[in-house]
Amino acid sequence: MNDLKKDNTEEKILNAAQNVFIEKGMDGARMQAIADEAGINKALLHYYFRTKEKLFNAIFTKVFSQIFPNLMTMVRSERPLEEKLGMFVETYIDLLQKNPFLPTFILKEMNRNPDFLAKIIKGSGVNPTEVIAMFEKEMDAGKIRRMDPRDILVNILGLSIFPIAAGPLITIMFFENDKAAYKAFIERRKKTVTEFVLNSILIK
Amino acid sequence: MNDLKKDNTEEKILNAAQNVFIEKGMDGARMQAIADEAGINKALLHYYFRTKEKLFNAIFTKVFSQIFPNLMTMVRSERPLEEKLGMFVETYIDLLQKNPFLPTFILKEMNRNPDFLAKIIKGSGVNPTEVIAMFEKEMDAGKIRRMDPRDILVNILGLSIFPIAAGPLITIMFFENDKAAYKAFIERRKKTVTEFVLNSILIK
DNA sequence: TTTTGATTTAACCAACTGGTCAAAAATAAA
DNA sequence: TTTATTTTTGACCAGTTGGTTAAATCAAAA
Repeated sequence: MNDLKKDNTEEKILNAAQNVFIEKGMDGARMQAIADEAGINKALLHYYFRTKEKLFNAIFTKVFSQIFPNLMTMVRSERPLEEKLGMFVETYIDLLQKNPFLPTFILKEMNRNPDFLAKIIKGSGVNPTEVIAMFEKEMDAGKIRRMDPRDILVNILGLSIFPIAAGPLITIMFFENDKAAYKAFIERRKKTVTEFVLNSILIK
Repeated sequence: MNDLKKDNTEEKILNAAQNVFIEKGMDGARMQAIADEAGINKALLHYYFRTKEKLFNAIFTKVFSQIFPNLMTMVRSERPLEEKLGMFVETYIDLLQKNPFLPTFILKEMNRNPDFLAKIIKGSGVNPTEVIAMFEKEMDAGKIRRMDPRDILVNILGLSIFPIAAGPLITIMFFENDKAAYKAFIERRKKTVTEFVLNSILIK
């Protein structure tokens, strides 16, 4: 068995599947479309990943675990809160801007199959304790006002994710379908979201 | 033609279709499932709405135009900003809590077919000018800090919608899959989201 | 009662979809 | 080279899906 060729085909499949699944979702994706995008035969697709479900699970797990841990490392840094938040928001919005279908994909599929989501989360060892502890430390230090740290995290995520997920709506309602204007709007939010959050939680 | 019977069947279909489409989305929904839920024959379903697409468009239009205008009336009231915002957030989160699949449904489908979304928005005459004008008036009056009013609106929507759309994730990560705890969390947010926003935009 | 038109149904169909299989091609081992 | 193993392919299949049709049922008008 040629490892190089095998790895190559498998990688081509994973890339193709990721593209198709993220855009169309589990129900909308077609095995034939994935095979086409990978430039291979449909039978070969089934040779590598026996079923659509197995392939989908592989992709969902991959995508999901690519996003969260990377951002955790940022939280762990020793920078002041303002900087950490700024970096997080900027990196995150940037990532989503480059993958505009990612938010709806994850949101839709986590609602379609919450059990599988639970399995992944438990398996990946990702838990938000660290982030929560960080916010609590800042509260103890009197730097930010007292509130449920979970609200802070959810708020940051909502402020970053929603504007991308609702991109088409915003583009039409606010910018008369001018995509460049929408893009600039999102670009600005890399700064304004941080300001908005800090303005709300910081004690002056 | 018996109007009563016709209306009744059509209404049964619309209700059933709304349930199925909102939960499964366009791709995941099955005409047979809709017929079953409506308690009728599949042929009858096609008799009332010739194609799946026509039925879906009817539902999407209906759902979409049910949500936005209702909330506009709230904005038009002469109450102070704090009250208006409080009412809006509370009503909106409450609506979403009762229809947890609504956010992902609309987000997913608006991304699947942005052209149709544009058509609906143009048709419904809904535009956010009024809300933007309202925020600008408050800025002129020195009540809230100067910023892009579109950001304020998007932020409020994101803070309200995202926690419902990401319900499964939050339930697992923050509440060890305890649905009641998640529900209480969302309940609390009816107040805390308003506080969070006011804290950020109000000039003290 | 008969007739007319709308409503409802069971049976059916063609296209699509995920998945299989046996054989061919390519690669590695002997 | 020959043999064994893995990778790739084209043809195929069974189940599903959206949609059709002709006939049956029903309600109201004549």
